[in-house]
Amino acid sequence: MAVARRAVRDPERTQRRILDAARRIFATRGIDGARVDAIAARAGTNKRMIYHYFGSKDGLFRAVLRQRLADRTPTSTPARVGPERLADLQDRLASEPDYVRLLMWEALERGRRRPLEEEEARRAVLAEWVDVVRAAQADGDLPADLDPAQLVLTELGVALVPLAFPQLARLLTGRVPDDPEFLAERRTFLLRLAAAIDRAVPAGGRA
Amino acid sequence: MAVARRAVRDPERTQRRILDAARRIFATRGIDGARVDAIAARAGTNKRMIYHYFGSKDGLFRAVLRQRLADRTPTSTPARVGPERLADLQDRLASEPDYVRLLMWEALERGRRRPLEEEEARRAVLAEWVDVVRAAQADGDLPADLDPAQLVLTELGVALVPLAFPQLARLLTGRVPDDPEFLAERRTFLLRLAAAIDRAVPAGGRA
DNA sequence: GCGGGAAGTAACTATTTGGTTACTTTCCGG
DNA sequence: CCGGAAAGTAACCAAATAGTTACTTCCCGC
Repeated sequence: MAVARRAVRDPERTQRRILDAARRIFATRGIDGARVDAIAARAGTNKRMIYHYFGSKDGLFRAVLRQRLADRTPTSTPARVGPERLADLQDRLASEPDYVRLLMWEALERGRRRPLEEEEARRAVLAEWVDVVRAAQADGDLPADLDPAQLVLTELGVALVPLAFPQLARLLTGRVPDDPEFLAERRTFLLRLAAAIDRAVPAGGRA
Repeated sequence: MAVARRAVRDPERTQRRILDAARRIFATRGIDGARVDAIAARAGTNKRMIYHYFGSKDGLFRAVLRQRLADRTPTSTPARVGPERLADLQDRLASEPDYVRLLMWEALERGRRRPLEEEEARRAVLAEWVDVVRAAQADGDLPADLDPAQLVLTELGVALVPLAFPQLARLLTGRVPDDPEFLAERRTFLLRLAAAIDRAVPAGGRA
């Protein structure tokens, strides 16, 4: 009986539920398409609480971006090199569909808005990734004539395209990126592509 | 004096102006963010005319997609192979910023909507591109172990990323893709990347 | 055990916004 | 040259929606 009847008056839980609901709805509908009432309903709370905790629809959107794009994002453990790096990156991205869509909404709806949410933290994560690539180039595991930052951007793009542009994936392959078979096929492709890039290292690699 | 006072009552011009205004506004704001009145104002006409010619906001959006994504798109003359193909594709995409954004809005706002606007025409364009790649593979100009459709999707993605995700480009390189210097730098990178991929062809090429 | 503030609710509003109605003006084929 | 249809306009409307006001309920430090 003393099992702490966790129900009424739990501000943290309420905030969490609002953020979860907002993430899903913003990811599917975007900031303009999302309805504050719908978010409140999905969170099982009242619209007023959203304004209580986040001030405005935009404030809520920023909070979602902060929570989703900064911490524990698919790109926050990217420090991978080796032939499976592209395939693994795709799988990580595919496992968090909200992430890609939020990234797109951020690009479209807050385009020139500067600074970004959690700009410094995100920059740091990417910079670390660039460092790993640079080190791999020094070791002869990646072509050294390719600018490392551009290479990171490119490999992100390679893993991202089908998820960001499912129409194109479907027009080209007849399958949609949700389809496990699509992902499996592309995984094979990405393994070979990574191998091809690595193979392009001019001189002999390490040892 | 007989120079045909082209002003009042010119339905074609009106439709064209509406479409132009709509393309720009939809590209920047998306379907939910766009205001029908704003489009009418920018077109120098009345909101009623939009409904007269296009039936609804959604109908107008579809018309824009049809006009923009089907004909004379940057991807409609892609049948290029060779070391400059990636750099040229990027330049073509960069010269039509509306195109990339409309592609993103299409992905986000009409996601599972099937069929796409002008689906068959677009599929045909891409299929032709895939054929060109397949032929290049047969000639030994491109690695033959890479699925051609996946390769086309990938190269599109490579050229698209910085334009679609300018935040990431900025976080990684400190520059924004509008910046001519960014494009120049990435052009160099893309030339080398294409060369690296080509170089990965296992056996000796043609001749 | 009480009082003040935070958590929560519900009903309201001011505005915005797709979409329409009702009307006038121009064009052009017969 | 005229009559009907298309082009164009302006004022209007109902629904939706972000944000508030005004209120009640609960928690917890003192």
